[in-house]
Amino acid sequence: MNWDPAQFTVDKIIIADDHPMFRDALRQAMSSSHADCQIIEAESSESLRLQLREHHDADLLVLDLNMPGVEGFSALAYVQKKYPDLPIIMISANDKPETIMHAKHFGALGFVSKSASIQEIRRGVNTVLQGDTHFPYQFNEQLYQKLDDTLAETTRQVAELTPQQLKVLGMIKQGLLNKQIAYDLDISEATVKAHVTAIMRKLGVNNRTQAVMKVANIEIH
Amino acid sequence: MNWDPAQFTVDKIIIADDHPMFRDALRQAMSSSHADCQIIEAESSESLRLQLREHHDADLLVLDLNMPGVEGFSALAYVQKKYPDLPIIMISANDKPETIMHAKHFGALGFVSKSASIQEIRRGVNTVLQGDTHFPYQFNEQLYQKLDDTLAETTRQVAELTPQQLKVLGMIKQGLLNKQIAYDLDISEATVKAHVTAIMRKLGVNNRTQAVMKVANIEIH
DNA sequence: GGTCACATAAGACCAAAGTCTAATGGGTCA
DNA sequence: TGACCCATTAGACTTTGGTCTTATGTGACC
Repeated sequence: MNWDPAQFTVDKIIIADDHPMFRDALRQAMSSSHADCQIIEAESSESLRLQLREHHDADLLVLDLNMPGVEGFSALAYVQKKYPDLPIIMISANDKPETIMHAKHFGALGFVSKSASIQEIRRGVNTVLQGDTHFPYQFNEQLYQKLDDTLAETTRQVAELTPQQLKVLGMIKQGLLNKQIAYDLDISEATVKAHVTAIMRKLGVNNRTQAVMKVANIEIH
Repeated sequence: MNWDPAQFTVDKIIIADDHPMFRDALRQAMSSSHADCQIIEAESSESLRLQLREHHDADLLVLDLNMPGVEGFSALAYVQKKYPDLPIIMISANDKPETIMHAKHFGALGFVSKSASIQEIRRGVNTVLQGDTHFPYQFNEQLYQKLDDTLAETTRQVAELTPQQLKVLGMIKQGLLNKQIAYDLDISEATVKAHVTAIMRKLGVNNRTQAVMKVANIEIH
């Protein structure tokens, strides 16, 4: 590494991670290259919110993905919206390409896996501190963009269903027959069939089995 | 804590975790209470296998769940079978009750979440080193036993399918018609129907939609 | 040589799924 | 008052799904 830490000053870094051991390790790693840097710790999204209010002048936020109290990327989205100028680097044990892509799209300037070595993590942090972005080079965005697009499309399609159609779709997922659905909703089987046809048309599928697989992992509200 | 580390000697501990930072932190935590203890590190299931061959006399294995190269609990099952006398404590970022229960059932003597404080982790490790078991007290085994049972039952049922039936089930999941399946497998539709009937009988469902939902999140090999 | 599991298949039959057309009524919005 | 969306339904029709019975061939295992 031909990079010199003295080239720029770092006054304050916030580390948000619910694993005390990881926070400790990261603090040590950071203070060895930035001796006079103040390190703020947050162990939950709530404490992160409080710390940010006090330390909105920080140079960097190191954010863990799986913090309790936040569903997925909502913490990232929240911080990004409220403090647009605060650089964020995400650190996560989950380094699937989808995750990295999401981090990128939600405005993180960098991403490092927790599986990375201390040197790699430090390099990623320093790169972002210098104003650059830092993502694992192995991952092919185009490739996973498509996967993500299909999920997004499905979500859009489901959103186009009418309330009654959603109900019916939910019951199809339970393996109910049209007849049973009709009885439970107190409507005729003909109506159920009409709904099913409409559902399949909107989802772009040809039968209920395909419909079920398409929304298998989507919550029907 | 009214517990005295000098009460027993600890010569050798193996730490298996793919996060270098966590390994460092844990090593530090351990060496502070067991100064003369040798700490062996493994960063993958492969290196764990090698280290175990050399250090099968270790006093404890601290095992991370999400190591690359092992699907879920296979590493735990492997070690447990090959070295039945080696105490194992699991450490994981995923501390869902199901996970804890699995660890317990696969023979781990303890479980601590990575979200726990260093003191808690150290206490868990020491408890297991003393020959006791250590699991989070909050978790209600009976409650999650049931959830787990249904998943385990499904897995058992899928395991009873013949190779050809597995193929057919996989194609059903793709929403193919019996006719299409017959064409693709170059068999008659009657045969496909026979397979489908057998599949549904073994899975304990009444139609293909229910079958699909039942195995929606199971990989069909 | 006999048993067993598996894959294959035909034919008959009934139930369920899905399409199309046409029609009614309620609600909202301009 | 229309235009429009949504929910509802009937009737006729075709296709698909699923059961049951019966039957053949093959390879493994003892």
